[in-house]
Amino acid sequence: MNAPRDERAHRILDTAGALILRWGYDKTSIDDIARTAGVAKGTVYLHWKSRDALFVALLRRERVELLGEVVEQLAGTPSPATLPDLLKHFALAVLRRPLLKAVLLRDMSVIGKLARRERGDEARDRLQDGFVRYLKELRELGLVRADVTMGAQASLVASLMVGFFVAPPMMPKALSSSEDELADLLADTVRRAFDPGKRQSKADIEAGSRATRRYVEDALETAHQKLAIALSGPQAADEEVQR
Amino acid sequence: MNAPRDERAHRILDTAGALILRWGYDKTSIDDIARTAGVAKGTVYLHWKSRDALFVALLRRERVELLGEVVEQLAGTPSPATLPDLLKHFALAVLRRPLLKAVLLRDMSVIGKLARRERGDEARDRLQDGFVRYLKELRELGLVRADVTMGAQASLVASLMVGFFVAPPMMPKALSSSEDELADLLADTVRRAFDPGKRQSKADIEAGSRATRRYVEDALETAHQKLAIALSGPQAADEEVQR
DNA sequence: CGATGACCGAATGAGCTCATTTGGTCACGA
DNA sequence: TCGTGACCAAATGAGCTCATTCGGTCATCG
Repeated sequence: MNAPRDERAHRILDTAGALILRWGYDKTSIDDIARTAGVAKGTVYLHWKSRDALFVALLRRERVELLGEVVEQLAGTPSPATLPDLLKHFALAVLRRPLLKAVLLRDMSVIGKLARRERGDEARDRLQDGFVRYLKELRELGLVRADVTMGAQASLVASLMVGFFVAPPMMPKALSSSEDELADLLADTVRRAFDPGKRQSKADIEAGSRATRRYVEDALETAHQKLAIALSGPQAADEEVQR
Repeated sequence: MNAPRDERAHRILDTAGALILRWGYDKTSIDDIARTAGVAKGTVYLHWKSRDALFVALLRRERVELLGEVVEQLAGTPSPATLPDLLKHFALAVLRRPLLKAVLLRDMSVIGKLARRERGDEARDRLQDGFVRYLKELRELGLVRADVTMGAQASLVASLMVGFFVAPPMMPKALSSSEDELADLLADTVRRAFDPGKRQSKADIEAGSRATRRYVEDALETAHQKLAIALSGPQAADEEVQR
């Protein structure tokens, strides 16, 4: 809508992200953010009705960027998009976004007391719901083995993703490997773990590729809408009802 | 050596484990433990020279029990022992030992301030060293693919194990699957991820089985020695030097 | 001589004070 | 009309007190 206003909103989010990463959420005050962004404190409240709302907007923007990057990576290659590709690019994209990573891992030193809020990440729930639907499609297409329950498969994927972020810092230096190599191995592992054993038709592979892209693009679309609401002004919560 | 003395030591460790699990390490005093175990506080100091030493002994006992269980499981079947079998039984065994699990996951609500001690788990380092040697054997036997670096493979295993414990509590209830099913899938995943592609001779498989058993048995043996030291009396630290 | 519990200094933590900071508002001015 | 920063009530946290609890010791007892 309003270009300079949006530019300002993003500038505020930029500095908020930088400050929170450096000092942690608890130690970053609205005034710090406002002054560093070159605006007065009151101005921040022309965009968001509370500190938490600002943080929500910041996370939503990161999510849009993350999903956008994944969509881009999946589109960048002519070969069909697969689940392992998706997970690999997702993992690497998260790694490049420390704030999202901190939220994902509930890193108290960054997100402070927000780490233990009862109400878990609503966005993650949506992503997980979509993933289960997507996984179902792949199973029905014969691209993923169906002789294991979906719950176990979803848990396995979650384990691998969580482990991917948690385990490396715990490894001795002599054993640490590059992120890219580990991401490739992660993808290969999922490919093998979910391999149905049967041959797959080109048509089914293409359908799977479309499902993969649709899953991420839908998630991106939702993330976009959520972000737009969070950037629409201090009354954002009102629009939130219609989802 | 001394039967009634050892029996008492174990009784003290039993109650210590129960109390720490219920109230957390920080809130469990030596006096609590002593009274609940039916001895006087001074008696505890006839066994260990400090509170921490008692805790170390407790953990070492748990480790012996854990490894013993894994050895037993691997011995219980006539088929050759494989890496996936090992990981599966290890994972399930840890799950059955809340204290070890809490240490592994650095659960502050259980192990309290010990969670952030700089000096990481010495036992885990030993286990990891042994694992790398074991993994090397498997690769040389052609039982595990060698077209990926060992570091990446070790990280993958670590990721899977960590994820196995961390991820399930984060899953929505509708998706949660049984521990056994997930452990089986974990084992199958590692089997596929490490499959070298080439046929393996019966002799090599047998050699791998021996390597698997030897790895766990060696770890158990070391754990036993460490436990014996921790149970030998308040001067335990002196004997610790020779390692 | 092994076991005890009274005893000690140190650590803990609950409760309080009070100056500072913070989230959020709003009258004012550009 | 939009942006500002002075302003306010509430929250925070540093500093302190002080009773309690704790880890660890040791003279004493059975």
